[in-house]
Amino acid sequence: MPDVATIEDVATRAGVSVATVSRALRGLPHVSPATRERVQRIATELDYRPNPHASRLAAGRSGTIGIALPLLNSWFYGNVLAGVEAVVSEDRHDMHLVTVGNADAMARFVGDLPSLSKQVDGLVMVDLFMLDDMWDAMAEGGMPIATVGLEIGRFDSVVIDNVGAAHRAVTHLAELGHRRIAFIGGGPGYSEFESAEVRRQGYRNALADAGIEDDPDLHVPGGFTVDGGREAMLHLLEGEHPSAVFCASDEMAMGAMWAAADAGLSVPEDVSVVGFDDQPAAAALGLTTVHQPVSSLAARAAAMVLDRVGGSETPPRRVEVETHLEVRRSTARTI
Amino acid sequence: MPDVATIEDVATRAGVSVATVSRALRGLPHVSPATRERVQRIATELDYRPNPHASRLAAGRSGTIGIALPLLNSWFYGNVLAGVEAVVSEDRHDMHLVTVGNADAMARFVGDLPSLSKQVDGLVMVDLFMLDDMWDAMAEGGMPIATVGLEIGRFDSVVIDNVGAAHRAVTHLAELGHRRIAFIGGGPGYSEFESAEVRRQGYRNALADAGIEDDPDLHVPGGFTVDGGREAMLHLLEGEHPSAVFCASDEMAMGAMWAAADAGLSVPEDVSVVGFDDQPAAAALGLTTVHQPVSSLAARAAAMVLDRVGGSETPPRRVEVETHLEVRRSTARTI
DNA sequence: CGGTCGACTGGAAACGCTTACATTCGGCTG
DNA sequence: CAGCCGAATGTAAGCGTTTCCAGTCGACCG
Repeated sequence: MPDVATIEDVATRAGVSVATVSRALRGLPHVSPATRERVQRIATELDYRPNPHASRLAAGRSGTIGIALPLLNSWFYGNVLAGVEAVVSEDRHDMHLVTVGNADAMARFVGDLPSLSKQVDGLVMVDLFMLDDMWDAMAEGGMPIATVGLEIGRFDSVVIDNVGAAHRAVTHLAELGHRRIAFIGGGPGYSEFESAEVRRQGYRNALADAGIEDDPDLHVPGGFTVDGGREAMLHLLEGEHPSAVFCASDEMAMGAMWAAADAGLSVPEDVSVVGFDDQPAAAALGLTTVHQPVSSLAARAAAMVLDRVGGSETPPRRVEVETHLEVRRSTARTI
Repeated sequence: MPDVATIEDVATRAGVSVATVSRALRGLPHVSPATRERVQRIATELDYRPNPHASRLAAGRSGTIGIALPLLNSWFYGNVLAGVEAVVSEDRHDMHLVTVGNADAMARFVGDLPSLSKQVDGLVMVDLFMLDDMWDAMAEGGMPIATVGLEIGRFDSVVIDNVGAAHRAVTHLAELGHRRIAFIGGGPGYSEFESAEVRRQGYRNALADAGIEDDPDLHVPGGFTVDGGREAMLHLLEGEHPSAVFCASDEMAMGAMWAAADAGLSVPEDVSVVGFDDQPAAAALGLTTVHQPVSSLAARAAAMVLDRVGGSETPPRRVEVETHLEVRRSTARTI
């Protein structure tokens, strides 16, 4: 473990003070070109790297952006991560990852907030459902925050029109003549993300607009996983099965298709299926689904955080990005 | 932004020195039970949180584990992340995420290594293909490192038998009577991860063992994405199409199935498809594939890093975890 | 009962940087 | 040419911990 060069070493070697080195290396004014060039050269020679902890302690900023989300092993959050990563690393910031997957973790997260706020300059939060007083706690720190998925008035947020998108999807089914349309959504448990609820609202609205009665038996939790979707569909198939299913995620839709196949039903002849997200696998499967540009959505949020970290002081912004229904082979006119 | 309490505040209020507070709060010896209890109470009252940068600067450790991987938006890496996260957060460490997705990023990564080594106590590296001198650079820092996917002798590594697994998969196809078996693998470009190569080796071995001639025209790059797999398959279907395809990932297999369907071929009647990974979607699709326990694999690696961070000094360990072929509906006897 | 030993505790020096403030110095103004 | 100004540079005070070292003090040994 070779002892690494400190700013002092560079200063000595360059025959200047540490203050000058600091200014020279960070591109601050009040350094003559000649000095700056010399300091830079020597820093390179010595392979000097500023100690990040020392900088952060002294300067009070961390140069890192935090990202908090419920899970990592899903297509959606993977893409969120990718989107955030792209802009954050572009801006030469580091990423601090924290997952908040259950109520315990959530409590810890909120409890650790004061500590977190020292470690990151800004935070992007994805789909984290919190109680109001938790949001108060978040706001209190004064740290730049952007939310994606959830719309929290006092923070920057980038969202999609979940209600509208779901409405569109279900209306598509209704227009194909379907009257018995099921909904596979969130829950049970902590996985009951808010997004499932708003999508369900869109589903309800669409049913109402189409003059279809909302049958509570056709609402089934799917936990946003393939397996959950499969279970949900199996459950739906126990009784008189629906002619169409709207799922709050592609994963669940895939599970539903799986269950249908197992039950000897073919898609879309016997049952139409609609998903949500439009991950690449959906295209491969021919799944009709709501397309949302996940990565760019997350990237927007990250950009907003960085913007504020950079000093911008605008009032909270709300960005809504467009979605559209991608119609494929999994939906067809009912017979 | 309310000024937060420092260790000094706690010390003053408790009528002891900062040294004692530090010892008391961290559970070190040489603090009387009474004092410790009082300090803890006061710290809680003041909602005191140690400034992480100050601790790290003074103590020289960071309490965070780094994870470096090529991408974020794939099932595989998402699950790697989840696996690492689970054990890292269990051990109350933070996570520092860095993605190294192309040659530029790789160069920067290696260049920033000295800096990184101050920010993390240990590192888990996934599938990062590096030149030898880069590995030398990594080793030089003396930081605990575990690799997953790649086997680097001087580091802890957790791997699967890629060659064997691929052999098994292709042998399965051969046993079903297939003679014209294609391979969809990595590349072109940086996505040519090492894992594609070793799997190709297993493919070659299996062909040889089955007495099948290896036809270079049947090797096609698929870039480890659904779209890439689709392109690859479309390419394969241009000529006399193969009766079976072995893909180095499930994503590519899904792309291949998609292309087959588009071309009016049915799976497995006209063409058998085998994937690699066994993500949930594979089960939904009935895709025959090599199962590997991704999360636990990654978790093992993280545990090894933490082990070393904790002071363990064993020689480099190598863990090989089992895989198996999950036979489903996408493969059938050739006609 | 003097001395020794250990458990507690405090003092203060790092840790490596940023930055407010002071200083120097050459060139300009009047 | 005295005086002033601003650019370049240096000085040093933090930033909030950890940790080495040295005291203090009561208990216990011989």
